[in-house]
Amino acid sequence: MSKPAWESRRVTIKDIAKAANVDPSTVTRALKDSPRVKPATREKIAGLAAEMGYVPNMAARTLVNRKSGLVGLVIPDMTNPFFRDLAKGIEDEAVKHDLRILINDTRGVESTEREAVNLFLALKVDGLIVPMARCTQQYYEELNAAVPVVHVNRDDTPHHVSCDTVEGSSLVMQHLFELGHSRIGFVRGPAGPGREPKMHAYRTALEARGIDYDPDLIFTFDGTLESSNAITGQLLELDEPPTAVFAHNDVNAIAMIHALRDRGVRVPDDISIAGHDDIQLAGCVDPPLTTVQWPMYELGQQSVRYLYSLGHGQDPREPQVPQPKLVIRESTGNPRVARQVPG
Amino acid sequence: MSKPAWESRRVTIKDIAKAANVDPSTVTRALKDSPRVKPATREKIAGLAAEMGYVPNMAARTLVNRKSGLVGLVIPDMTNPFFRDLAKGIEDEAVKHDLRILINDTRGVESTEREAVNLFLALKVDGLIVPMARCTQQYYEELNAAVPVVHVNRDDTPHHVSCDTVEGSSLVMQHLFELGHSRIGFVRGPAGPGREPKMHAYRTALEARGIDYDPDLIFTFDGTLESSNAITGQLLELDEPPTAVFAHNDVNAIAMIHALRDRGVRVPDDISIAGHDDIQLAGCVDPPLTTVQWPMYELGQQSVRYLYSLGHGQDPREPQVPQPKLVIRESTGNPRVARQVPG
DNA sequence: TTGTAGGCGTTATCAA
DNA sequence: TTGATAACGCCTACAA
Repeated sequence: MSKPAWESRRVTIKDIAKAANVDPSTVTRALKDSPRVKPATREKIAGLAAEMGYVPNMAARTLVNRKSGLVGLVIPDMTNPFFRDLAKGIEDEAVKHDLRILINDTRGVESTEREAVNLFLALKVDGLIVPMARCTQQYYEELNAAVPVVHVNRDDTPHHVSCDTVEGSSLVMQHLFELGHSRIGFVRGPAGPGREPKMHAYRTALEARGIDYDPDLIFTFDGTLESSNAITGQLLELDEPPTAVFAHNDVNAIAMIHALRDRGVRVPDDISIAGHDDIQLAGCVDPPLTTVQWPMYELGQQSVRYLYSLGHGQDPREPQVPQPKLVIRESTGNPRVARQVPG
Repeated sequence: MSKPAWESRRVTIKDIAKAANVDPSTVTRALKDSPRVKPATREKIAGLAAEMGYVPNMAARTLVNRKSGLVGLVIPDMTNPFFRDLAKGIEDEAVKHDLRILINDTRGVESTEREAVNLFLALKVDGLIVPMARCTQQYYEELNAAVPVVHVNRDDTPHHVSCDTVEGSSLVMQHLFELGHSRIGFVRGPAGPGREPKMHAYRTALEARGIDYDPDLIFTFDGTLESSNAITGQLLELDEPPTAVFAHNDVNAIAMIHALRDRGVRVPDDISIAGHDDIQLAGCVDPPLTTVQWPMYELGQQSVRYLYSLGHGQDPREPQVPQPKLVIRESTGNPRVARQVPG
């Protein structure tokens, strides 16, 4: 077997220079549309470059420019539908600033997140966008000295864009209260280092109604189906199960509804379930999910703008994003028995 | 506002060399655990590097090595749950070969796919993994001269790993036949340049049973909710609607089931729906989905191995992956009225 | 309008 | 065991 074709040297500006009978520096100028080059020369070189299949070597460029025009996107779970709009917002805004996006999926593991950050650092990215990070606030504060970092959906770090993190959850709680629920379960996400705004909203809402916080009603979701199943089991074994549950996200909510049905418990007749995120499938399941719609696309756009400002020494304006919205569908309803007192 | 901290020069190998009173080349050797360096020196340098927060400059490395240790993953839609296991398989295998994965989401747009490829080319990746590409066979054949490219789930390109692409779909068709269906709808994906193995299996299965191919029963799904809705509408307006539908994938199937229910049509009582991929939620919806389970994780692993072989001039062994499996749940059943003849 | 020269950070090769 | 040197591909002064 002969040497594979791809071991052959790729064409560089020198090759083009030779072919065009000019100096490499002229090729550089021509390729970046510098005015300091004769139109005829520019066209000749452009033609040659296309013809010869020239692809610039980013490594060389990055080396001399000390930056790559790249932005690293560090996400914990790329298949969370939640991130689709985020990524779209980011990319749409990135093209406007001549920035390219590179994604690294950390699968929610802290050490992997660090590795991803280091890879991007080594790649000399112009900035990092980090939604829902695993690493500590301190880590990111220090990192911020090396490269601009903007967080999404986390508000304890130096630079972040987030919408009213508490508002969405408060809406859910209020909705459940209005339906007549008072014993409300809450499913947290994997214990992260952030401030857990949902949890905060949950407790605040409880307090405002004068309802005692009951740790038995708090569950933890790790992103897997099994986890949703387990939570459902625990929940039903309680002496006094909740009449409504505020799930961590829609995937969790959908899985719980299924697990409940498996055990003969109906939603929302026997128990109400509210989700979070409003993923594409949220309206398609049975019953359609009551959930919180989050402005991910706008958050994505804003994060790039924010990053751009940071990178250019401008004082970034406080980002403006829409408020989250409650989407009431059919997975929530009045409690079966109001204020049932045990005993 | 003073200059942001991140404009300050990062620490290089030279800085370490100076601090350790050695030559830069010694630092290089020490950092890569070369045996040709005194243990004491090695430790001293390692300590210094950690202390000073040294991050290697990949641009420089790539420049001299002419390769980056990076593999580009070009995916059409990162939020298709389908890709979760693929990516996991790829990453798990990549670490074994000291390869890092970078992802670029093309959102199913051909021009974006080309840009992604070019970015990776400029980045001097060691190889490309491209599941379900939009670009033509010819494009990839030419590209293959520049860099090793392995395709997943596409079998018309020079290098690919895929399992029995026809088998999974044949199983679905057989299952539907056995239930008594003969008028079976089929939902294609966005018309790609590939061979459409599902479509092929569909037609072959029909022929084998002596059933005429009816173009009215073929629909096209573009990935959106609206598309699933529209298909459902078209389907029901047919003079003689199908008694079963083989959906493009699970997302499509779930959305169609919902759209059918909205119109008062029950699944599987009135119509059977089979999906493809067996995503996490497939078993959680109502009714749980009959679908095809695809060995994505293994395909991911194999694609990296294949790439590695290619990059090292080895003749890649024909990759072995498990056969797809039919998962029979509750969205399929006997047709309501068997062999109803119109008129 | 174009060419010359030097350097970006790292590594491989050769010499010491 | 370590140091010196040249080179990777490109870009930016500066000179012509």
